[in-house]
Formats: sequence, structure tokens, C-alpha cells
Amino acid sequence: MSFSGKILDWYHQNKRSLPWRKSINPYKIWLSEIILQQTRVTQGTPYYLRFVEKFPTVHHMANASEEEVLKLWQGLGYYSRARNLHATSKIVVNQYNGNFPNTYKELLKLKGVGDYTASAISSICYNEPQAVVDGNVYRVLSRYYGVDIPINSTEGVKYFKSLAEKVMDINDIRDYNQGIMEFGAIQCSPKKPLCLHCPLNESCVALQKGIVDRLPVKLKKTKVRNRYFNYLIPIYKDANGNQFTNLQQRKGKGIWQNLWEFPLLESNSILDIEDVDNRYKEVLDGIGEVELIEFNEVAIIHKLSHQHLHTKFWILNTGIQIPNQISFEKIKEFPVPVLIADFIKAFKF
DNA sequence: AAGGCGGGGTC
DNA sequence: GACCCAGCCTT
Repeated sequence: MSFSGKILDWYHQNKRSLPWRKSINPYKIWLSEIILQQTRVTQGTPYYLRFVEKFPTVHHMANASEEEVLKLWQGLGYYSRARNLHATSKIVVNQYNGNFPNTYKELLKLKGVGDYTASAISSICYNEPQAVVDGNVYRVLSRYYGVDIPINSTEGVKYFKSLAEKVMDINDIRDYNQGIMEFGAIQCSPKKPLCLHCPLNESCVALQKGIVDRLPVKLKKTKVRNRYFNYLIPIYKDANGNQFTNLQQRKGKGIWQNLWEFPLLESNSILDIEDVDNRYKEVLDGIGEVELIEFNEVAIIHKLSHQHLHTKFWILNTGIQIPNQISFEKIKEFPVPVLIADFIKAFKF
């Protein structure tokens, strides 16, 4: 039997029941594909369920604010996906009359939709013969055909896309594409693949050569940058006992764009209480004299894929109102990075 | 062509 | 610690 035939047979026997597989509604497929970019099914599924609950159609999402979308996305990471998700929902409503484009070529024009996602949507929703190439497909093809071209090189991207197109089943592309990805996730997994009872184990080049654990080949790793964050939490209590603090929205480039955080004093190394006392006015002026309290003695190292954020939180009790202050009860309504959400939880606002 | 962009799970 | 995850975008 052909490669694609075995993939299809395996899929029909082993596919998981996943919420987005219950329909081929392009809005739901698009939503699931954006959520699942660089994200495991187990992590993305609860987000998908909350999104379809809150935004049943593309119109619901388009009518929401970016802030609402970011809040629902909070904790999932790669927040440009959420910003593009919202922007695209508005484009689909306003420029496509609420109907998603139904071809690979048109889908590719949408924000946040690249080659993989356009292929996935067009094949799953419309049976258009476009080969998906995600991390699973790279792994399955590189092993089965014994290809050691780095998957993240320009040559590799072209080679594997071409190979994927060559071996796909255009007569059932919807199930074939989902099948090869599911096969990569369940059977041909990164660690400890189930080669012993694999339907392809008699013709898998990597297995025959004993190099399954060395494929696929990937170039280098990202270098990690250390940064030193001092979050300053101003606190003002009024005569009625109501408490206030301050949040600011991250703008411009870099991490966590459009998410909210406490006033941030970034430094070149870890600061002690004296340093902060001398410098807090750089980012938090107009709050008068303060009582400065070190919240965590040992810096929290929040790890992103490319940055390590050595973070200390400082409490600044002040006797006068804080510019742009917000009440404690409002804090939880803002979309914030996990680092901030964890602090909010620990501080018990 | 290379680097930036999150957070969590696994080994 | 290192690797990986239904990748995309900018420079």
C-alpha cells in the first residue's frame, strides 16, 4: 500500500475526537489553526472552547475589542496571534461580507495566515489539494524518507513542501492532511516513537538505518538574552479604604505588545532596595514620598523562548493619589502576561 | 537568511 | 537544562 494509504488507514483507526473536528466551518477551523500554531493540542483546547463560547461567529469576534480578545488569549503566548486574529475577523466581516475566502491563495492574504494555515483551512474546509507542512509533517517525512536537510533552512522548507505535495492523497486531502499530522503527534513522536508497531516500519528509511532519533535535523538554537525587570507597584488607600494602583499598556515593538503591566524599571543588573529608591521616579513620577517594600527577595526568572526575565516586584505605598490610578477590583479585567498574572495572584489584590 | 515572538510539557 | 509544539512576521 502507498504511503498516503497507510497514513489514511492509520488515521481512521486512531484519530482523536477533538472539538474542532466536529465541523468544517471555516471560522472554527481558522480559529483552531491559529490557536494551535506552535501550541500543543492539550494546551490549546480549553482556549478553543472558551473562544467559540464567547465568539460563536466571526461577527461576534469582529464586534469585540482587541482588549477582549487579548484577555481571552491571556496565557497562551505569541500574542501577535491574538492581535492578528482580531484584525482578521474585522477584515473578513468588512471586506469579505462575513465569509471566509475559500481558496488557499486568498486565505494566504489574511493576517496571521501563512503557508501552513492557508493549506490547512483550504484542505480541511474545501478539500483543496494543498499539502500541510507543520512540525509533525517535517518529522514524519524526514524519518520515513531519511532526509537530513535541516527543516528550518531555506532549502529544507522548499524540499519538504515539495515532498509533501508529491506524496499527498489529493482524493482525500482533508483526512490525509489531518492524518499525517496526527500520525506525527501520536505515532511518530519526537521522543520514543512507536516504531515497534508502526504501519510504516517496514519501509521507513530512518528506522532501517537506526537514525530515527537523529531526525529531523534542525539548525541551531535561539540565543537567550538576560533582562532585569523591576516592577513598581504603587498603592494608594483612600479615606474609605478603597485601594488603587496603576497599570500601563506595553506599546511599540518587543514582547507582550498591547498587554498590560505595572510600571517597569528595567536595569542592566539586579537592583537592591537602595537602587530602586533612587530610581523609581524614572518611571513612576508624581506619587510623592513612598514607603518602599521588597516583595520578593530572590528574583523570579521568567523564561521566554528567547529571553530570561530576572524580575523583582516592589511595593510603593504612597499617601497621595496615583496618576491614572485604577482600583484593585479592576486589575483582573486587563490582559496581562503570565508573569504579571502570577504576581497578581500571589499578592491577592 | 536570520531573528523575534510565550508558555507549558517532556525527558 | 534542552527540546518541542497543527508558524508567522519583520528586517
